[in-house]
This record gives sequence, structure tokens and C-alpha cells, in this order.
Amino acid sequence: MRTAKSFSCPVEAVVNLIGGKYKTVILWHLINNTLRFNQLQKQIPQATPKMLTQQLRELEHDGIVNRKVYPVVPPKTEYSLSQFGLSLIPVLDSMRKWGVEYIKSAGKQILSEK
Amino acid sequence: MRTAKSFSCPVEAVVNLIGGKYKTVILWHLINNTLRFNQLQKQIPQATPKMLTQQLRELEHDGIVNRKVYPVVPPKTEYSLSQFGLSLIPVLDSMRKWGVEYIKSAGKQILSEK
DNA sequence: TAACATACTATCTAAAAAGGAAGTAATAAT
DNA sequence: ATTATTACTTCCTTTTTAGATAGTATGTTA
Repeated sequence: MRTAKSFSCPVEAVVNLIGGKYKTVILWHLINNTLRFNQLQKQIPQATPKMLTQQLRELEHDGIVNRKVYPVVPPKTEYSLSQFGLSLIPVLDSMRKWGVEYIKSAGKQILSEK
Repeated sequence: MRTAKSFSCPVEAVVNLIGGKYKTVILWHLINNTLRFNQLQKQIPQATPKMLTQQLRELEHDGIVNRKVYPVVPPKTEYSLSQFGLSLIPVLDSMRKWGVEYIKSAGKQILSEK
């Protein structure tokens, strides 16, 4: 797991760890679910396998997700939140709440735009 | 203010709006404070004026911060959170809480690394 | 023997984000 | 006339991030 850089402010730390393009979405899907690579791919089709692998590796490297490889053929790999990853749930949740409201009001706004 | 894209998941919306390198930090400093450009610069010295301006303009464009220009010489510009920006406080706050814990435990970790 | 499944990896290109250094505008004070 | 102040803007370069496409490994099944 990476050691912390010094941040000028605590919120920076979060952006640093989960600010990647697909990271929050990946984490979102892993709350309450252990998923295989191709299940994640189906849930997040806009991410290419390369991107998905890359983001997952970074999350793993940062100790946020667990990656469990089964030595079988065809391959089987399971991703889940680590203990540390679980600690991010409140953050993800407050983001979700805000996002839901935002999407709601953005919808209204589009309707009210003439 | 930008209209919402469609997001595959609500948390994405947040990252989209405040995922920029210095945005959360800027917002953090603007909670409870109206600040002038050079005050922000002093608080966030790692951001060049160009970056600071850019991020502030995006935040303004997204309706998150207010920018008030006084037509005086030398110039005076004040930045503050808008109503919409205020709605992000719970998110910023959960990030802060997590960040504080993270920094704490990262410190411990560094100590325990032999 | 060939095709299939799964989880990637590799390579190359393109686009986006960030960094650095210098410059501008307007007026007031010296 | 020169300098100072403040909030930028411009231009150019470098770095980072992302995308597209194709390929690999390995047993299992048809």
C-alpha cells in the first residue's frame, strides 16, 4: 500500500486515491458485491479492459480493493472492497446522495430552460 | 451553469464537478470564507495562477462559486461559495473526515515500517 | 484439431491536464 | 517618470490520462 504524501488539506487525500476516471464507479459497484472482472466490465461498459485493469490495479495497490485470483482455466478473478475500502463507504454515500439530488435538479433545469 | 450529462451512476456526477486537481481544496478554503484571488494563492501555493484561475472559472461556470469583481484599481475579486456550492459541504465534510483518519493512520504506518 | 472462455497485456496514438515563464492593464503613490 | 499593486492572460512545453486494436496463456469442450 502506498504511503501517504503530505497533503495540504485532508480532502486532497481522497481525490488522490479515488479521483481516477472510473474509480468511484468501480467502488460503487463493489459495495455489497464481490465481482469478477467481466462482471465489472458489463456494469461499466464505457471503460475498456485496459482502463478497468489499470484502475483496479491502482485501487489494489492503494489497499482499497482485494483481488483474489483462482488458479483455474479459464481464469477467475474476484474483486471486493478491502477493510480499508469499506471505510470509504460514507464518502461514496455522501457523494451518491448529492449526485442523486443533482441529477434530479438538473432534470428540472433542463425542463425549465424554455 | 452546465447542464448535466447523463451519468451511469450518481457518484460520477460529483467527480465530474469537483474532481479537478485543486477544486476540492479551493472549495475547502471557501467554506466560511470569502476570499480574494491572492488570498487563495497564498493558501494554495502549489497551484500556479493559471491553474487557480482555470479551476475557479470552471467552478464558477458550474455554478459552484460566485465571483464578484470590484471595478477598482488595483483589481479586487472575491470568491465565495454559491448556494449550490454550499450543498456540497456534506460531501466535502465526509471527505475531510476520511482524509483526517487516513493521514493519521498513514502516519502510524510510516512509524511502524521499521 | 479447432474453437471457446476469461482475464488480461502490449503497443501505439490521441487527447486532456498541468507546468513554467513572461506579459498586460489601469491607476495610484512616490 | 517610475514603481507598485492585483488579477489575471498568453504561449509554449511536458506529463498524464485515455482510447483503439490486437494479441497471449491455458486448459476444456465439441
